[in-house]
Amino acid sequence: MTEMETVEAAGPPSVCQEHGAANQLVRDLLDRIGDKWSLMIIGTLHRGPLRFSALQQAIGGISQRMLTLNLRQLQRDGLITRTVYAEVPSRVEYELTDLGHGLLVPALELVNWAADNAEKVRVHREIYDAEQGGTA
Amino acid sequence: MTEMETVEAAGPPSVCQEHGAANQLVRDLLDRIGDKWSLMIIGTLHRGPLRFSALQQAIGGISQRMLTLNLRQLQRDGLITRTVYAEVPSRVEYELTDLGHGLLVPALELVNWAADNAEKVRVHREIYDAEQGGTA
DNA sequence: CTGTATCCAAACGGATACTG
DNA sequence: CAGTATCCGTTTGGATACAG
Repeated sequence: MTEMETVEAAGPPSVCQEHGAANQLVRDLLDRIGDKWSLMIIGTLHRGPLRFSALQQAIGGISQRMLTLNLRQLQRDGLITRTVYAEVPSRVEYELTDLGHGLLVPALELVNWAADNAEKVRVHREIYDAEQGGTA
Repeated sequence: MTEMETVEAAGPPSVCQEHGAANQLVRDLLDRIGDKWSLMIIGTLHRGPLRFSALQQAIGGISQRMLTLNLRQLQRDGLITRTVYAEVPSRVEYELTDLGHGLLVPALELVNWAADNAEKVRVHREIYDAEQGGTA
């Protein structure tokens, strides 16, 4: 809307070239993938709904604060739902939405790539580090 | 090689569950995808080699410092190569390796997903934000 | 041109204590 | 149990100045 930004149209925008407003949202989603917990939360929720404490245990190492913050963010983006059961001990369950499941598809491919190529990367790092210290 | 890590084999690790040492590297790669510039650098390099300044212009908004740091990291991981030409005005070209191109495949799918669903996410956010302020 | 080094502000994230 | 609020250390990243 606003004003089109006078794009240069300098060719095919492979990943993200013109840094417009729409692109910001994409960047935003990507950030969520890369942050410390979001993807792991989504992955853990893949098998089915879980309550707060179960989620925290399943993930392991995440603080209440971070779990809450991430959950809210994910919920806001429509990736998960939050259901409160009016019981004596408070009980809340989180579940992946269709959108959330959809995200998991390409995300998983990336994870698989990372897993498949982890060894190669490690080797490259060793070579690089060796060159920095021993060679000139 | 090393020692196999005595994997628990506790079922299907959807995304990343057992937080072992191998997993750390995967997390590492994912972090790089999620950080502010790496993916954009790789994407920009997709069409072919570019020199430092060209890269900086093409990306737009990245500082010298960040470009250098990210480039080094990418190089260390074997995702890009750095070639120095012994000319009067220093000239360095960066190019994607096969590994780098390989990463771009799943990464692009994620970007596409993000682009395709950006609108949905935006709507969800609006709904969520409205509920927080107006409803109870 | 291509970096490197320093300074500094903001964001991220953990620990803890407290509330409904 | 689920969540919020606060404090605080670590990391990230921009601006700038300087060097090869």
